[in-house]
Amino acid sequence: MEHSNFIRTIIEEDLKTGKHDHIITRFPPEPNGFLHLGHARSIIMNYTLAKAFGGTFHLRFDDTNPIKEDATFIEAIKNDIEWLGCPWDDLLFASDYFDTMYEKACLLIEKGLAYVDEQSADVIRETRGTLKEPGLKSPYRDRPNAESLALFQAMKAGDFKDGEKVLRAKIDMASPNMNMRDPVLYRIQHAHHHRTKDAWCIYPMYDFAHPLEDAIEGITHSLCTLEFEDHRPIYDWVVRECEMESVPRQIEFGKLKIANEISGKRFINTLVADGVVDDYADPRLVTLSGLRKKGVPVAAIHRFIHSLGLPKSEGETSLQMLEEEIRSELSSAPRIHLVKEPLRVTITNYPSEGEILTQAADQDETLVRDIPFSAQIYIEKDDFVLEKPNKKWKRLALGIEVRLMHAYFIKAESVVTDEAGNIIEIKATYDVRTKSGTDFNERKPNGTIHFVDAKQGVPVTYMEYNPLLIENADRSQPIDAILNSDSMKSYSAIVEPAALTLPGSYFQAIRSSYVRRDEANVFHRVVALRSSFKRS
RNA sequence: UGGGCUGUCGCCAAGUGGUUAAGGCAUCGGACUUUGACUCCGACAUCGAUGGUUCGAAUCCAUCCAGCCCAGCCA
Repeated sequence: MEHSNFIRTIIEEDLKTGKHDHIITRFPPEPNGFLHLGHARSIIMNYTLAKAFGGTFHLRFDDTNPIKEDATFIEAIKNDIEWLGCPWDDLLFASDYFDTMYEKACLLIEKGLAYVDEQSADVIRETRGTLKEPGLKSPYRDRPNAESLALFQAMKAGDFKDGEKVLRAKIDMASPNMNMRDPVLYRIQHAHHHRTKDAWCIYPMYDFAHPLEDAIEGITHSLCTLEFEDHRPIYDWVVRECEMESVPRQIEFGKLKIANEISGKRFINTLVADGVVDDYADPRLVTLSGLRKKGVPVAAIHRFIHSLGLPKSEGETSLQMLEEEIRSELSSAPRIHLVKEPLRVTITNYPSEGEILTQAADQDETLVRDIPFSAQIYIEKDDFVLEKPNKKWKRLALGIEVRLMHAYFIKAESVVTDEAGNIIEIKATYDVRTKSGTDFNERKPNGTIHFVDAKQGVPVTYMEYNPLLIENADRSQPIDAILNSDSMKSYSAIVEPAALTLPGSYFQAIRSSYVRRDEANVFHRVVALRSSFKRS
């Protein structure tokens, strides 16, 4: 359900008052990393807000720092956004505006609002002042505009080395807002840019570039996260002083953080380096590529994001909310029998031929599947215990009768063990009168379990994913101490034949989980079924 | 007395002067059940604190407390 949100309200107001008649939003990733669930809020909100009002949505790469960025991220990011179902109307690059930005910088110099500073980075930092004390003015602050302009041109021409000079805005070294203390606008970086190649050796800083990018594109509402609130004054200053025709409005919202999940770049890099996860697309990560690999349906992500709205507060959202949306999204998936850790059951009084049981899907009567059945079947190891532990136990035990879903009642009579004493087979008997669909009601079985025919069942791999971190992990601890050793488990399993022929790739493995079948017929657990079963 | 922002149930989150303070997740009971699923019933907050304004406040004012962000030539 779509929450009303304050940004939507602002947009509606701007449309009503005629401030705008066409909304343009944008998602401005820096091509230096992978997208995760947190980004999904920004992407989806920017996209849906624009589309809700017939507006335009831009994907703009904020590629203003060549030494940190790489073209390889661009395709990955585009891929993730496409997968998310938020197609952009225009694909743009900040680097395409470098000429305009340079001209605007010159304009600021000519207006006496920017100057070339020759102090080192260290000195600039030291003279910026502290949170409580004002900064010191640079000795170069009041040099003639013409001199700054000539120097800036020389910077562009490549006459200086990295760090020798910067262009600074001339605002207020005593401002309580650190961002207004003559922020650096341009720095020298003799670096190869993935798009502009070697055309430039000076690159604009975020505070200068971003507002210009927005204004150039005619962005009406520029959404960003809360930590940029302090930057709004400089954002507005740049748009105003650069005399931009279009005046975008920056609006900040709270980041989406997922409790107990890892999305930090550094942390993930460490995990990759340590071999804990394969890469950014590991199904245990909340990166978009990881979620995609696990099989999380996009619609579930959209519902999750919309259910949270667009708050100004920053909390930690439980992943359980996403999981609930996944279950609800997948609730009508075809059901299949998947037996994890199979345990053989021989039905001693069942005829040797076997039979085919035909079963219509619960959700769709037209979807009929054949379920083979014979005297040799498999059930899950966890569905059998020697002695029924309590009266709530609704599975198989010696002397106990259960229903095999879609088949017959069976009663466990004895077990076969190996030399080590492990149970390797159950001997059971069945009652022909209890066949599924006969409305047999002389006695109640001790619950219902699922099975797969031994001969016609197909061995497959079943992958189970769990949180990467232990519960309430203390991030200050060494990684080894907070890692969940069971975060990824591979099980041998056996599925009914229909599980490989049914259309689609999402299924509900009865009594277990929603699964995604991949091209290699590996079954991935997308999310476990809910369970009110209490072990105690 | 540096600046900016936030504070409604364990976790999200509606609510903007008159409601029994929505809803979801989680939890706890119970019904139903050829999935311990689904579904359905039921339980579960006086709104960071304290004062004030008002017939009436989570919503207005004041003070206080707590948390987050800012001193990159990162974004």
